[in-house]
Amino acid sequence: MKNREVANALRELADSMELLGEDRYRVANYRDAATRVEHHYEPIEDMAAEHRVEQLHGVGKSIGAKIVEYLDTGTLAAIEERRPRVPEAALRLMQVPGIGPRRAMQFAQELNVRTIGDLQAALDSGQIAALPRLGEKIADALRQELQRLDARSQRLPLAIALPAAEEVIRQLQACPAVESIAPAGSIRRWKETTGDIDILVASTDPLAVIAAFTSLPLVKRVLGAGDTRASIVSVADVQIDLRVVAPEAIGAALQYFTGSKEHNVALRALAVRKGLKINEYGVFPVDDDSRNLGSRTETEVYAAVGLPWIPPELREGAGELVLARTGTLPRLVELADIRGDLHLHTRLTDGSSTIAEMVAACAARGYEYMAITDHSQALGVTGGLTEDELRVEHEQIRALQSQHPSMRLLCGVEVDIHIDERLDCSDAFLESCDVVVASIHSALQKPRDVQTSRLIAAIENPHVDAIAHPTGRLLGKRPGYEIDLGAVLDALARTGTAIEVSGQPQRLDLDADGIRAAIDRGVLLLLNTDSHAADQVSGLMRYAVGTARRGGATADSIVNTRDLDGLLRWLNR
DNA sequence: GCCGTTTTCGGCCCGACTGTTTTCAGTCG
Repeated sequence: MKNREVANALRELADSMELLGEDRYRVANYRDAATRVEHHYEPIEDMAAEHRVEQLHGVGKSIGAKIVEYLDTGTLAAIEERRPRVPEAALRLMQVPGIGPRRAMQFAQELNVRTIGDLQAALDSGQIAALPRLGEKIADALRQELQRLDARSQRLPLAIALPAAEEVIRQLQACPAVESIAPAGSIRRWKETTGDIDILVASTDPLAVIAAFTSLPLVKRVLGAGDTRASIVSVADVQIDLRVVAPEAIGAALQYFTGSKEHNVALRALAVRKGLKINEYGVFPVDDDSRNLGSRTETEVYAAVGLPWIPPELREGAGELVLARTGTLPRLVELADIRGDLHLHTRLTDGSSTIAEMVAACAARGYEYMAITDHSQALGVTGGLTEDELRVEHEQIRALQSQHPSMRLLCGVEVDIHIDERLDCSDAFLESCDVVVASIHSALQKPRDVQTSRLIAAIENPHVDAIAHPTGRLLGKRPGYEIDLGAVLDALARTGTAIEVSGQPQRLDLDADGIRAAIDRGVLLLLNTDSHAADQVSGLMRYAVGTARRGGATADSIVNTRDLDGLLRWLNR
């Protein structure tokens, strides 16, 4: 799978072109194509072999040929021919916030800055501040950015960003000038990681809101503050951007600041074709800024260009406007549709709560069913259980059933898939389980065909109900083992086995792109929390639901939206 | 360089903020 490598090559070309001052639309196009390639679930080399890289939106003849060229030769002539004119250091300097293409070239060429260390030295010696149109304040800002470069380069997992945004919102609600307040940006789209936190406020007194925001206790540093927006760095080194708009424009602002950029570009292009202009204040005829055709709600904004409201999770510029226009937007699954959780651990393995505590947490949430699925014995580090120990656990679970007449307690296991494709439990034992989720926890570095065969072997075992965290990725830590997702999905579809969407904050696995591919092939999804403590049961499911919604999942495509009878029919298929 | 519900050319989001200037360039989202 060379998607990321190809994407990086396209990005390097885009950066080089930008440094050389080439056409900005071409530059944007290379970046867009890089993102599409990176996020596509199929190996780009397979698509290239079958001459269909141009199926990707944003990839045409020229970029398509460059992708093939890179795969064949390991480089791009377009990069090589620019290399003599593009200082290596300038490419690196552009990664520093506050340094764009102009300053990067200026520092590299005029000050001979080669490294981040050189940049630090040039700042300290006053060389930067002495350049035309620069000064002490810009030098200071760059100095501060250098200090937090490492912290910033890591994107924030959603499960950290969202609670942080919710905390800021809770605190700001105490400010009387705040009429309404909501998260916007990638958090509202439930993107798995986020660069910074966007919060939107409706108010008739923006200065009071900005003042309240910039003086919150969690503020470490104010990056900027104007009449309508302010940016701060929190004590946790997270950048938080706040924007304030008039209450009558909150719909337009919410639409604008939720993005994505790609969605908004496409929406604007559609508006222009209808003789309209969209900005954060509303929808206007191109020749008449005084006639606002929609701004109070997002629904008004979309209606003004002839579209139904589009859920934020779908706003990625990946064809959602076509679905909206043709009235074929999916009715996305909602948190309330989820009737149970089939992947839960207890302190008998690596969890921290008792069986009774986990059961009580599910009951408190109003679930119709739940399954305890502790680890099988192979997973030593988690205190995995032998079949005899699992049987004892199952007896303990069944003993609790009478206390919960409205919730069915199911007995299960998370069975490990060995490197030789064997499962860690006997078929006889697996048959005695109500629920079996299978997963890979070992030999993560084995090649793609090995991992794919392991998963397919597990899928073809008639007792396995679902594959848990199918790619094994940990956000910000490791990319996951490589699999041929298409082949795995085909096996799942053939056997009626489900694929998990894990709400574990570091996993969110399967991801949205994979979910889309799964739904296309008719594969059932199973949304679980993989909770290891009772207090995770209620809070983590929303991340699984948000991820599924980004993948376009409806309740129909998810097995644990079914009632108990429907679920049992599937388990006994 | 790519795209298309006005398609084979013309358009591609555009406003806020900052610093350094006195009218604007650079960066960002």
